Amino acid sequence: MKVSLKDLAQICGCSVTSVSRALKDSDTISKELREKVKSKAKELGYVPNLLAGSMRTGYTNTLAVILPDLRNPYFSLLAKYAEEYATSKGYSVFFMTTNEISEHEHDAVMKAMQKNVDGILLLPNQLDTQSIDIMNKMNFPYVLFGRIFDDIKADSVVVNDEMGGYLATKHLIEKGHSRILFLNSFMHIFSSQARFRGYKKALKEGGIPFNEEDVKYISTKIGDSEKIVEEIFSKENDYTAIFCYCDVIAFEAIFRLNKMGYAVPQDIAIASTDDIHSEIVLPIQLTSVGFDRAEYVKCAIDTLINNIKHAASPSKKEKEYVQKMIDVKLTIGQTT
Amino acid sequence: MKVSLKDLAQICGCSVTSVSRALKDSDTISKELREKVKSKAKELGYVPNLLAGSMRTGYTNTLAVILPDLRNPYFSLLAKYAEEYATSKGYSVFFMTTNEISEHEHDAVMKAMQKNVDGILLLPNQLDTQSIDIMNKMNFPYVLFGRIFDDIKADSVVVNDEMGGYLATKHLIEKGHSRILFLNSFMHIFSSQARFRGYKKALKEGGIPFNEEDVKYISTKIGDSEKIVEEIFSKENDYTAIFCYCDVIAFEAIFRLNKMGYAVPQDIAIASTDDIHSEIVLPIQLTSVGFDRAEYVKCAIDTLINNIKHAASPSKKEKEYVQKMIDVKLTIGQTT
DNA sequence: CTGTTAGCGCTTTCAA
DNA sequence: TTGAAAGCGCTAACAG
Repeated sequence: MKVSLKDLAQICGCSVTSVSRALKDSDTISKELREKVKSKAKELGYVPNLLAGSMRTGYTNTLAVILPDLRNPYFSLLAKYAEEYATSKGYSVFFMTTNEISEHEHDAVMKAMQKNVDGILLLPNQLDTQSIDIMNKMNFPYVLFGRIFDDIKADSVVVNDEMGGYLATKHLIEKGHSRILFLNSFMHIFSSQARFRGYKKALKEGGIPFNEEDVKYISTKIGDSEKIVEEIFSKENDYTAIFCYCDVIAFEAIFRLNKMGYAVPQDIAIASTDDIHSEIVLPIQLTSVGFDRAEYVKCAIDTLINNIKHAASPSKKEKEYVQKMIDVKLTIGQTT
Repeated sequence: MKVSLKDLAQICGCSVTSVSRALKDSDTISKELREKVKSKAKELGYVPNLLAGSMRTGYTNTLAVILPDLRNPYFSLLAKYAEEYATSKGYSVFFMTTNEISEHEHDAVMKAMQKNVDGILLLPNQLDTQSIDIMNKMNFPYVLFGRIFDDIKADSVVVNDEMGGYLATKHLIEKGHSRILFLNSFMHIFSSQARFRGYKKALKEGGIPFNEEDVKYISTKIGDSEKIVEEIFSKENDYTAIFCYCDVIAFEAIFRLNKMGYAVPQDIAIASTDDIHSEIVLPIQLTSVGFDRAEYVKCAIDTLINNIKHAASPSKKEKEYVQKMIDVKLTIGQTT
């Protein structure tokens, strides 16, 4: 049932090499042989074994994209663009998820390397640098995206999260809010730190004092946002606005606030980050900071592909690290 | 930099075979050698080349999951569960998307086969059966999920979409609606046909006459739902409810209706299918028909894995086709 | 224009 | 308990 080059060679009465070349339309093979081989190949349903080829060439034309999860539309949209762009560049992609668990990240990186992917696009947990250390030690092509470390030099593509935090908070302040709750994510994550800086900067510019108690650190897992909103707003408080780390946190916050009898934005205004609505129209459009996701992913993958090519090249002694940051922009929706 | 079994053999002063066996903890290798090999492997950062192994064994422990797209949360949630369950079963997964384009589906299937995946989980476009014909011809292990054909025998796992259409429509009728617009997807798709049947059945039971003009056929691409809602509700009409093919269509419908000044559910009630809210809490909870997604995907992958195992086994002459259907249940939200 | 040879890194007989 | 040899399917280097 399975046809190999060898079979074709036998049938066409030529060598395996000639068959290989004929199928690649090499000029060094006569038109006739080329036609004959190709027609036989089609007739017999020949399916090239790309893995066998990659054993020789050293390239699998496969990438691994490692993300926290595929539940959050923010990440699945990244996955969408990664799949589409990588495919257009001739790569297949393994998606692997970490659920923000160190061990999973490590396993994913190892598995990717064991399966000989040409490169890894990693959105790291930032709980440790174990998996990154491994890739460095192995001199394995990779690009960090979305999150970077202060003390690790690597090719990276991130979003201007500080600007995001700043723009969202500033917008709330301009709308007249001075008591702004910040539902942030955990501070070991790059984006949380950056948005935190942006939030503080906007407060400062607006002449609003910063209170550590106005910032809460929660996960983006289902239910966490609802829970903290329930907790805070069932007690006495004077918040009139919330800046949410990301849309899924904002979604839950709004859902819970509504359930509790608060109107958004009349009672509580909400601004956040991700602008998922620009790609998945939802019943309510959030005021949210977005960016060009297609461009972001394209940039990351281009960097990775470059990296893969350069890994083979000679002059990789003193490499210059690529460190890109994507611009953001605020879209005003119905929640402020 | 890269360490192979050969390198380890040289270092440990034994054969490649012994190294291979030692790393697999084979009983046929002395405890000492095993320990020595394993410690050297760790020390030198040995990364097994799984592809090389699979050339011999014939198995890559890799699956391909082919979906329409990763934008629609419905599909990305399937991707999430597929990735998680496949990983737990020791498989890596290639995700490929078709955007409901025949050629893309064909390319995806071919690429998957060329990369020697052990099996393919396919959510087919249903525009043609080209890619399925190829897999059949090649006797390649696959499972159809989400959508099946009347005239094609294959292992499959689908959702009880007819029941979904029935439950949603029936609920609207029980809420007192008799003029129900149905924003369906295209009728070449299994789910559209099935939900259509369910819709009609519920109407009939409710003693409501069926009008062909009450059913619109649209894509789930961004903007299509908004457009048709705009068209219909800017003209004279007597609809008091909409049954949407899926949540993303419903989301857009609600967004557009609100923009046009209609209140949901006061002016127009909305019911749909997918129940995305059960996994991604959104600002508004739709009345929607859902099902156990984790179980659904698990079932599909288990069937596929079984298929892979049986493809190798002898008695595959007269195979019984596995055809499963997952139960659905209506969740009442805030839109009816 | 075509073929021979070698080998990618592993596993799997078969032998010792 | 260990090893030698063969080979998975392909491509690349070299030869003619």
